[in-house]
Amino acid sequence: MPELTIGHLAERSGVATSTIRFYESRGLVHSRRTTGNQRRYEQSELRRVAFIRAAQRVGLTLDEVAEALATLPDGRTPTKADWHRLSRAWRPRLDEQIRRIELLRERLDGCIGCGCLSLRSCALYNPGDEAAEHGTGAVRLEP
Amino acid sequence: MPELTIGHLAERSGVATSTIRFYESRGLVHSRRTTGNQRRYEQSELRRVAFIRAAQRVGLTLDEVAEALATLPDGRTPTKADWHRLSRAWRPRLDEQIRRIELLRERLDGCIGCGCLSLRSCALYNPGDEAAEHGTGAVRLEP
DNA sequence: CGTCGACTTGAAGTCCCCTTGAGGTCCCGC
DNA sequence: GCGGGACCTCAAGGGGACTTCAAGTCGACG
Repeated sequence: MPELTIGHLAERSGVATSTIRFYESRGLVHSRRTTGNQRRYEQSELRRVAFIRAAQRVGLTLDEVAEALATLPDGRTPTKADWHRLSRAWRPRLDEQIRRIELLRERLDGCIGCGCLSLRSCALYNPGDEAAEHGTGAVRLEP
Repeated sequence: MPELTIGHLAERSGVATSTIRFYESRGLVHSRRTTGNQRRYEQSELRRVAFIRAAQRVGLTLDEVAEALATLPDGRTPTKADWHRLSRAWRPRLDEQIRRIELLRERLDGCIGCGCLSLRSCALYNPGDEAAEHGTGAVRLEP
């Protein structure tokens, strides 16, 4: 079974057919057409869809995904080395995401201790709201 | 300095004034009006804004935030215990988020090893695309 | 008292990512 | 050959979270 209908691609990639058409309209996946004008997908498109969804979870927009996919060779099916190259770049992003959430969690823990959310300018430690004086984003969660 | 203008609230919370008006239109923050119809915010609104931003980072929608804020007592300024109660619930969500990203990272590592993104049904381990047979979301990143 | 930046409103616009609907065609099993 | 489910296109809708705009008004400082 060398080719997939849009329904099969949808089912096996876990995204809606409407989404696949949408992706295709944005050039993120490709298909050939049957004589009856129906889409047929190569197996390798499955990987593109998987890549797109994974990339979104890493925080890329579809434009960024398109940019990344544009660096794939055209004319041949991407090899594992190709996919490897693309997804390797995500590692630091994921690390960073985890770091940020952990930081938030930590701060939350610290702040739960005092019961407030004002962090740097916590009212318990900073009753006069001193941070206001030096105008630096007193309450901001991210510096 | 008991009250803040929208500009000050914006500056100190790190969000745009337009955002604050938007939040207010959704009932997420409150203000009184001067005789000249300008908004004036109590200091405690700063915490509400901080809460909103933090909640968003935890993955809540504004509707969920509103729901959470609705459980605050009306008639009095929320105490630390009130904020504590609200934000305590985030801890597991954050843990879960971290877990999910770590899982993605792991899978990515594993998959980088083989150069593909098809995970459970990686073509190298599953050349006949066996997963297709038992129709369970062969390529899905999240089961 | 004047100036000028900060403030007001409501509607509309934007960005991202899709989903839905209408109206029609294809194709596969019976 | 036919019925019905899967497919087609294109336009519009939706939701979440804001931002921008126009046409003013307010208010603190000099």
